Amino acid sequence: MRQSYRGVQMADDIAGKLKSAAAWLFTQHGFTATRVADIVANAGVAQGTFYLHFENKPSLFVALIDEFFAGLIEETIARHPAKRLQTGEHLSAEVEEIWMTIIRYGRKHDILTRLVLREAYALPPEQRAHINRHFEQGADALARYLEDAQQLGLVKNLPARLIAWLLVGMIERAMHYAVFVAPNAPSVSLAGHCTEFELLGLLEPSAARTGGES
Amino acid sequence: MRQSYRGVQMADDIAGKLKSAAAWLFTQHGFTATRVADIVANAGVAQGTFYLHFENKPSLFVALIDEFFAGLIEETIARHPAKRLQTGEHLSAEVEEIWMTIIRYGRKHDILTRLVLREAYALPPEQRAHINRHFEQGADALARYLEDAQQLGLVKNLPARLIAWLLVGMIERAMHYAVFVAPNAPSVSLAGHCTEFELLGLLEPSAARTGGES
Amino acid sequence: MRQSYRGVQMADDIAGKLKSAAAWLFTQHGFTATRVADIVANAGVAQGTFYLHFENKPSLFVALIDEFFAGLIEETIARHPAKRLQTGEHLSAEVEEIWMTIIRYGRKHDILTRLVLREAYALPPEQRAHINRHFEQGADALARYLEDAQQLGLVKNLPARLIAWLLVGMIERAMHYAVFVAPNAPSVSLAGHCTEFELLGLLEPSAARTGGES
Amino acid sequence: MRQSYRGVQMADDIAGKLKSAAAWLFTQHGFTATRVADIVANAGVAQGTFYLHFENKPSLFVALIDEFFAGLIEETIARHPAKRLQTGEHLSAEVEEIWMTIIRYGRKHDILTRLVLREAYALPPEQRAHINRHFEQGADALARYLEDAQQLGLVKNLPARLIAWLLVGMIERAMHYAVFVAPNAPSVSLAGHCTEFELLGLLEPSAARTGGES
DNA sequence: CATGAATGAGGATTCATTCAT
DNA sequence: GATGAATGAATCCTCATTCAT
Repeated sequence: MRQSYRGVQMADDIAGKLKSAAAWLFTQHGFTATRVADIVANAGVAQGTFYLHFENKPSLFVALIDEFFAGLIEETIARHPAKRLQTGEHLSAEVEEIWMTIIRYGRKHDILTRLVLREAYALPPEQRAHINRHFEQGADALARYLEDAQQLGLVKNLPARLIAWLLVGMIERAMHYAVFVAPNAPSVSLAGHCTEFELLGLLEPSAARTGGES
Repeated sequence: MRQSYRGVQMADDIAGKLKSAAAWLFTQHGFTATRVADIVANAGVAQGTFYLHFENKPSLFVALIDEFFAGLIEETIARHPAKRLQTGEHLSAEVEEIWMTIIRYGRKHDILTRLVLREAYALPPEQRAHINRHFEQGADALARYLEDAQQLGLVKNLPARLIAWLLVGMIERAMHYAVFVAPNAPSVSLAGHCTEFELLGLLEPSAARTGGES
Repeated sequence: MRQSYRGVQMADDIAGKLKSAAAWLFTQHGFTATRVADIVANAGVAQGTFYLHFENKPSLFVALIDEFFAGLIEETIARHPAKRLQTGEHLSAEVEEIWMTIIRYGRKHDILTRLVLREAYALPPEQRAHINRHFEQGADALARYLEDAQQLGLVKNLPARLIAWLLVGMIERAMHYAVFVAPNAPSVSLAGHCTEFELLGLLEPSAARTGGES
Repeated sequence: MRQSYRGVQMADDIAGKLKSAAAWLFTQHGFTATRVADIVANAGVAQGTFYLHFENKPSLFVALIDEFFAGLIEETIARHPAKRLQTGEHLSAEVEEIWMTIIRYGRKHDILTRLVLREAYALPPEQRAHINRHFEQGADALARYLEDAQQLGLVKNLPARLIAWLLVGMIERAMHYAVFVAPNAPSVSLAGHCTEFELLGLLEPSAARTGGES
């Protein structure tokens, strides 16, 4: 059944209702404890209807995660291609912008963020592997970005894949922090601190002078 | 039947056999897909025996995780108390030693590492919360360490709790990298790179000169 | 849309398409495993259309079976009424003709034969009873035929209903044999053997001489 | 839990209780309509207990059928091996004894008989094939028996496999008749009539004289 | 302490059928 | 008549846990 609104087709969007309901319930009770019966009840449709829109429960979860990653990638890496960074200033500005986007994205999609960070490993192996692939692709993209910047002489010659994974961990926990630990901390300040840590590290320059070179 | 060895009670150690079997099966098939029946079969005891040693399946998992964290904390933070660091060199050396310990610990206990990193969120909410507390305590300890170092003027005045969480993420993914992605990379080199990244960041000093100050 | 052909209404014959599709699917996968969705997909119509032509899934099956029996009765018993058989020769010829017809009918309608012989008991009780009535009516007709022949002194005075049921069994398995076991055996020879067995039994006349009289 | 009775181990025989309950329910309501919940309720055990004794519902059915055929084979063909029949009299006597056994067996195990004759095709394909194999083996055994008797010159040279299948059909319907149609008819008379029909056929000898030779 | 047969609650999924368009 | 999206009842099987021996 479809409804019209100003000439725009406003489908009932049952799939959308199911996804919203499921996202909420998954974050509240976990993937395993959330029954399909709960999801359809929250979405206001019948049990069978679920299976017209999703193959099964894990599929719905995967659909949610895929959307999350697609959006995140699009708003960060995809929007900041390995473009010609000229100076460290450029890099700094860009990195900070990316951090800002990440933090805002996590806060905007806090429910999905929670799912990605905390529920993904409750999935059956097959879907779990699918999710892992997102992380691996993220790490790959970061590694390529680093390598480009290294060629430009902007960042140090640390092993790109290792650093990429460390950055993945930082991003995960930065989102975690921004969403759960300090949901009221200003995004701009979080982004600034993440950027400073990422680019300059922890060591106090004065201390570094005496102890920094390995 | 009990066996003695140098005065130490070497029980048949059914609990130990159960834990080994469970750890292995959990990493192979996941927490959910591993049945108690599988665990006892692998341990060579009867179903009922399981419940003489563990309250239930999640409890066994939690016991494994607790051991992992206890060992990790003991070998890292506990062994490097907020002692009087005098110089940046001291700090660098200590940080690198800690990274080294972490990487070696993960590789030594690769099965448990896998469990902590990949299975913990398959637990029911109650046990999940227990696991989360380990991470929070880890973040707390790191934050205290940072604050101490900040007071000594050795590290920058970034917000300690945020940075602590970023470090947690880095540690998680560094272990992930050391165990799964590059299991053959020398620990010493991994630790060195992690240290350099943590303390000095990514920015090439020459580039930093022009663009580093935020 | 209807098409005409020589004054005969050639409807799109959706019912026919549904029956063909169903017969095929039932023989391939069994009654239970065949879903209405499969039938309509094969027939190229929508789900709902099914219920404009048949009350439900079992009804369609029953319709197929009814056609099978109607045709079989018409071509055998109905065409060979309890007519005045005069001699054993007449009887023999008629019996052989009936066997021939049965075998050819089974082979011509092999799919339906398969259904009747192998799927009928997968139906719900109500429709099952309906099918059983066909067998009972067949046995009744055979019994009447035998009684007529007995009155004419052409066949032995064995209890007609018992023999009728034995003949039903023979017919079922003769069709089974002709369709599944030896689909290439010439019908005429099968019919001849069935006739000889039915009328004269297995015993070798020479052996019968010594052992035949009960 | 086991109980002792005069030194004999009287197991609770849960499998036996389940089989009895299931056989009864299958004949009453059909295989499909009988739920595992009904079976265990009738057997007085818990749902899960069912699966300690049978892999699933079809398996239980197959176990019942297998027992039926094992018993029937043992009491008929197996007990009357292709022994050296010397005369038609011997053959007649043996055939009659076998018919008697069959009829009594069907009546003794009337519930199982009903299952074999009427429910077997409600099974899923895999188990159905298993049941079919019993019939094929029965036909094979009959064919071998016939061939032996043919070599001894006791029975006519009709194609053994065809006749074997006709006999299978007769046996099925004879049991059907003896159990459902005329449960009170004396076994001995039924067996006599079946024997006479099988060995000598229907044709009245006087009529046969004029019309019997094909 | 150890056993392992018995328990029974729990839930995902299927599919015949309906009905608004 | 035809459509096909929506319905929701129906049920098998799993597996963590118990407890009599």
